[in-house]
Amino acid sequence: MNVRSICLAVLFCSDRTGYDIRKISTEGIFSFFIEASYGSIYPALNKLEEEGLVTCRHEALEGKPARKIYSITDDGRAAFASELFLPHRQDIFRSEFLLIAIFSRLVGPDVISSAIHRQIEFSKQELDQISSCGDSDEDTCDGEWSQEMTDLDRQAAQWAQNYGLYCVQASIDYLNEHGGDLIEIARKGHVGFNKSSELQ
Amino acid sequence: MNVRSICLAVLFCSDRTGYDIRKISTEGIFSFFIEASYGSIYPALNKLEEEGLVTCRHEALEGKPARKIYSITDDGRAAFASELFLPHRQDIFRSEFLLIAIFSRLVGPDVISSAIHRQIEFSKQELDQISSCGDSDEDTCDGEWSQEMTDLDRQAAQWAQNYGLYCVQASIDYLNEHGGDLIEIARKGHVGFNKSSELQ
DNA sequence: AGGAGCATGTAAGCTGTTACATGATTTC
DNA sequence: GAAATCATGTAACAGCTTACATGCTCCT
Repeated sequence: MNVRSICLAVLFCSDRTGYDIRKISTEGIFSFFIEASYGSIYPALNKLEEEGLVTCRHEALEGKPARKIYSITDDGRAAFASELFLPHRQDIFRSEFLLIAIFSRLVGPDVISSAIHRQIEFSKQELDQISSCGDSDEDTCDGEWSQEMTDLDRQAAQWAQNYGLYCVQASIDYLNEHGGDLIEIARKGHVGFNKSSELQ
Repeated sequence: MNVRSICLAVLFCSDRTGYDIRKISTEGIFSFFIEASYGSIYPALNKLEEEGLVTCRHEALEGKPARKIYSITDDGRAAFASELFLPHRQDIFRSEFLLIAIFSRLVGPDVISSAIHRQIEFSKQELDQISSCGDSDEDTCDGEWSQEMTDLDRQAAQWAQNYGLYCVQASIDYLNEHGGDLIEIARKGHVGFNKSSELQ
């Protein structure tokens, strides 16, 4: 998964500006694939245009800033599809929280406790984010995607959302049920390296 | 989380070679934080040595290849600890599988079906990997970590493992229970872009 | 004899981020 | 009038991967 693919994926669903793509890839369901910044999206779109996988039309509506709206071409669709047919790679999961958890004894019960709360907060935010993506037409694969099929596409997107929701909820459940145990471990073993003075 | 921190984290637990660190960060619990390759670990260790955060001793046992065993210094411990005290960042989750899921209609039921199986396979592998890390002394925070406390450290590591196990199991459950629905969506909506001929 | 695993390292290059630079419009 | 949001882009740099290069030991 790279910025290229995410651009094609978003454009597969409907025409977009670079700004849109960045927003969708950061806030929408597509944030499960990559989070791209402007610095990578704009150059990627230019390259994609050179290669004929997307086209671009300038739109200068009055009362709006000028924008460049990109559309995917047939070649682009084919290129994207052929990527999807390849066996997919394993999910990537990275957690700073778990690193702190492992070093519970070192950081002590207070730090662990606030880390757990922070982690639960993050998870709840994610829950909100996942449920809300798809609420507005802007965030989903609606738009120009062959009219009669949008309902099934929405169902697929919904399925993916539910998968995300289910996994995040599981993590919250574990944290709520067993967070206390970790704080207890930290309490029993805390032996110094007290950095409270350096906390800010 | 960068390679630097992961080196310090591993060395905090016990003395290691660059080779060890790479293995632990790829296969052990530490793979939840980053997966580093030799090309990043060796230069990182050199830099850390320059900065006095780790020291290195050469060991040339006969009947063994020469190895450079790194140890963390007090400065290194302090540097690592102060990182742990900082508010942690949100977990990162990236899934190619979910991208395919969203485009179910495009790839069709067969591809989705095998993607789901692949995903379940990956998750089971992860389950094995998580349960097995800590079996051998090599993979955990044992070693020189202040003897009388290793039990609590093990408990913290165990807690983190259980967290991982719980989340991965949730994902498998969802896949088993609802995978069929997605295949059904793909079946109903499949409309071409059939790349089976290109699948080889 | 060959393969797997142990062990270290470098160089080229890819990919992406951060920070900057700019400016219009909309909302409070 | 300030702040947020829309909108596009570049340049420097960070960070990591891949591929290469080397060589030893242990097991079968």
